[in-house]
Amino acid sequence: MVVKGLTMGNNQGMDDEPLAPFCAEYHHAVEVIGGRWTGAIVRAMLSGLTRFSDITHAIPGLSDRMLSERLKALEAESIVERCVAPTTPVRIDYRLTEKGRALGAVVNAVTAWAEEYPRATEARAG
Amino acid sequence: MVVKGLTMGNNQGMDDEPLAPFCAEYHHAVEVIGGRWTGAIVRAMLSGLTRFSDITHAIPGLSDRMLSERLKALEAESIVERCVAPTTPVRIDYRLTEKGRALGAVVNAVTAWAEEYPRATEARAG
DNA sequence: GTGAGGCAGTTACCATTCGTAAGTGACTAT
DNA sequence: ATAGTCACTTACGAATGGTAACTGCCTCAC
Repeated sequence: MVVKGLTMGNNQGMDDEPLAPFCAEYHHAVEVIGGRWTGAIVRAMLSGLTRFSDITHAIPGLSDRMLSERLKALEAESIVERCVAPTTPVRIDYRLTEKGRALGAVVNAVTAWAEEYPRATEARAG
Repeated sequence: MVVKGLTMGNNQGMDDEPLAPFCAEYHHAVEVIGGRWTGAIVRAMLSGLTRFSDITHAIPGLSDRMLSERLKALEAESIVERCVAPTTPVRIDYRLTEKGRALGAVVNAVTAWAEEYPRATEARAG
């Protein structure tokens, strides 16, 4: 049995080397951004939404409770930041950090995949 | 034999049009591949693992019960297929379909992101 | 100045899902 | 016969998620 590749240096653009079966950083990342509703929330924010209620209204089925919880998790991961504007009434903006905006590439990859393979079918366009 | 799938990194950021805040296909996709353990399982399979126990052993913390459940969900989405070899004893291989292999692009995007922004830190080179 | 309604959440409660552990049946090695 | 592997399934308590109601604070209509 041969195990190698658990240490990954830099394969950003080189996918010739085989993928390691497990990678802790990847695993953490996929569990964070793959959490329930999280993908949809990040997409909504990437599209420009910053207000709590704009996000809830944009995502069918998403409740206040869930959004509040996910936003806290995303803040803990430095993916979003909460900005309070001292206006009246107080206005809160949730903004993506650079780290959060960098998820645009992931969202685009998922979107491309979702469009090419729409739903449990093997029939492909073309 | 032509294998295409892992090498499809050409379309990841060329759309200038703004992202829609919500997209049902994207949402479905992100909920499927972002399910608990699913990202890790797909990565392990992309790396070449096909056996049930190889996958459980490759992913720390993953239990038989979870793998069994996730594999069924992935089968239902036509991302993996279950192949039974009539040997003795019976040998079962889980293989990625073309749809599943196409997730390589997503896995690569997440891996790249995870490596660039390792963990709740804003400090970065550059 | 009373009532309706929006914003940004929190709290309460119950259902679903997850994690841990143990069991199953067919086969293999000692 | 006993122990071990493989590919699962079952049981059960714990954690998470969904639904809905409630909180303050503010604005708008009457």
